[in-house]
Amino acid sequence: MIILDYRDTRPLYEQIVDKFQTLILKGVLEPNSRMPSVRSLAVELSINPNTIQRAYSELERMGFLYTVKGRGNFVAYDESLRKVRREEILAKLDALAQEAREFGVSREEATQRLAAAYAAGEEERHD
Amino acid sequence: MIILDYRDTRPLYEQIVDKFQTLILKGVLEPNSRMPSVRSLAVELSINPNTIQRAYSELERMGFLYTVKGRGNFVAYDESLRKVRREEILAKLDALAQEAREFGVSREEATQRLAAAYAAGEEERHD
DNA sequence: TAAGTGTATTAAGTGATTTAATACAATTAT
DNA sequence: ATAATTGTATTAAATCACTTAATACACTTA
Repeated sequence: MIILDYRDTRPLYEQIVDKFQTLILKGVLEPNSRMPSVRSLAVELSINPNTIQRAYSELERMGFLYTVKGRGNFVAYDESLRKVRREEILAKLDALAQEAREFGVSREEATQRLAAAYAAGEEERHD
Repeated sequence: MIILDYRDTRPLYEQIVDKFQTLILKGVLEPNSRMPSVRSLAVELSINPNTIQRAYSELERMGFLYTVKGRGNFVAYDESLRKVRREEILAKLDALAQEAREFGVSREEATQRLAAAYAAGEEERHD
């Protein structure tokens, strides 16, 4: 479910946080479903349980999880989290547009590229 | 000319690399102009000369600088570097468009946002 | 000749990350 | 009840990248 990249300079716990964020926001992990236990995921990834614990604490702090002692960690999906991510993406788009403009990418080219990416995305799910 | 952010989690040498990359690509530092000496910049930023040396080595490896022993480091501006950056920006735009789409941002909204960012950028330089 | 340049080396310090070994409380399964 | 599994907390050590420090050497310029 999760694969760690040891060439990545980012810490392991941060990689884990990111992966689960995406899985939760995309709905791959359903709301209120149980997360892998700290120990089992540690075994699966061949890393220390403390590192998993740290990742889970972060996720809980951010509102992606809730914990029941003795039972486990559970997905705390909230539509507001998706909105937050959405806003982050739009903010990134603003910044990127600025940069593109500074480096000589015309609005027309940027728009065309955007449309192409969207078209490619829609192609993906034609099953 | 350069300001370090000690709250930033990224290493100092990396921050320095990024700042000079931008200054060079934007033409603030002219081609073949002399870079601050390793020692003088170290004093100016109150950090160790070795850290500056590391940043400069990176910049040289990437083709932003060239070195003349005993004389100094000089800006090696090459239009191809700007093209490389341009391609990186477009690649980022592709990825971001994909993500935006996955998170329910319509193509219309993304396009509109892009246009607004461009318009804002053009406002900036009305002097 | 002296001062300023880049470069190289060796050593030490620093701090975040990760591992390790336990222990304890709560819940679930047997 | 008892054992197993869960999250959580603590303390200690190991590891690693980053940074500093102190020199030294070769080359260029004033």
